[in-house]
Amino acid sequence: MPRRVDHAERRTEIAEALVRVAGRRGLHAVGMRDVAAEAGVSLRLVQYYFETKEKLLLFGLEHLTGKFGERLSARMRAAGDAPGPRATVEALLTTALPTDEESRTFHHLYTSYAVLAVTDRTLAAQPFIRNPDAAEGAVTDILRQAQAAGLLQPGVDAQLAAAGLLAMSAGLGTSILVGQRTPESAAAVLDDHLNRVFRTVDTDG
Amino acid sequence: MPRRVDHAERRTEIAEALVRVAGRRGLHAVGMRDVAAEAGVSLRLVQYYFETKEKLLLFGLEHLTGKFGERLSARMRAAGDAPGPRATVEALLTTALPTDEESRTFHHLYTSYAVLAVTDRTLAAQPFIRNPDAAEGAVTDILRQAQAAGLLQPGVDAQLAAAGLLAMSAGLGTSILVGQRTPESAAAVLDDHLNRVFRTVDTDG
DNA sequence: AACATCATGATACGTTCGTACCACGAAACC
DNA sequence: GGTTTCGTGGTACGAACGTATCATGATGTT
Repeated sequence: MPRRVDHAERRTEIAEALVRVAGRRGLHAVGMRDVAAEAGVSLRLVQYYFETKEKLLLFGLEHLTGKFGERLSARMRAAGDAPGPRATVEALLTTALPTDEESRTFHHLYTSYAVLAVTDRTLAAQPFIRNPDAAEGAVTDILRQAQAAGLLQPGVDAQLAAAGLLAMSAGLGTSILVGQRTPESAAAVLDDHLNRVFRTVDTDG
Repeated sequence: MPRRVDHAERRTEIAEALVRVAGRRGLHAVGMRDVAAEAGVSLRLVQYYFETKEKLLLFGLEHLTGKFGERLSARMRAAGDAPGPRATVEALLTTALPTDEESRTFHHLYTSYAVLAVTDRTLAAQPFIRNPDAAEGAVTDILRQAQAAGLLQPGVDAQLAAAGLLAMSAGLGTSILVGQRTPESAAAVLDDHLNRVFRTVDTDG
């Protein structure tokens, strides 16, 4: 045989090529040949590592969400040192906004997959549809802890507030994506809303 | 010639067929032949009334947003009789949620078009991308009036609050669409948020 | 050294899609 | 009443796409 090649690594490379080209031209416009060209391999190789296009797309989605999850937890870790729960939540939510090219691509493709999931039961069964629930649980926990520490405005329901925050963040992300809104104004909207959930910090002591 | 036929009406019929079939199978999966079959006409006719597929899609988008705008203003008018600004805003936002089949289709296709608009400059230039700004202006106005009447919580910025409300509503809509959330829980989240914007009505006097 | 197997290339096949072409009947207009 | 124009049908064409097939070199294994 030829030198044994790392299949997992190769599949990752191809999946990243898929994400790149789909980010540029749209998921609907990407074919096997485009992915092959972007990855610098032959069409046959894409077929070899992913037998069918559906499997390629599925793996591409896994890769996309995996990469984004890493990015998100990295930012959370970085922001989780000093500051309070508000900074943590804010870091989480602004990371989810399409500010740079990477997060733009993520939002774009994630939304594309979501749309496909409406009519494709295989995609609908994919965990990426369940993952936001995990994020919602995480935010709810943070809010609950903050509430126990007396950091929230009175009368806030942690779970409802968490769901609202994530939904707003997602909606703002789409607005940015289609050019309706700048990342700065979206951040301002988010910040304003956080002021209505968190007790305003008195910086003057 | 044969009997002169109402072009506008015919185009509307075909556009509605497009919306129906795209709502069922997804916008990405719909072809000219599918639209023709759904409308009960020949492929040639679809070509005749819309020379190209792009024009058909564009007109379909116009029709979609037009119909939804009518539905929305109808609900606003119905809800605009007795109650205060909160009821008006709530009616506007819950109308935007994909609760019944019609609004589900609207959300589904609207999001599909939005995704396409990311990579298609013709679609990106379409007014449907600007319309939300109009909605935002309307909500902002209502909130400003409510604020002048002392109906809002203190410290609320009308414009930021309006943007946040619409973004949240859109995000919740997507959640419902992909089955992450029930319409009821989405409405609860929205209601909770409105309680943080509007002064709570004292029903007991 | 022989052989089985893995990795890769080139290319062909069948389908589908958007569009174009050709044809023809029917009504409006001069 | 002839002719032009509108509406409609059928069908063909070229491209692209996903997939399958055939071929072959390289490398482990025995």
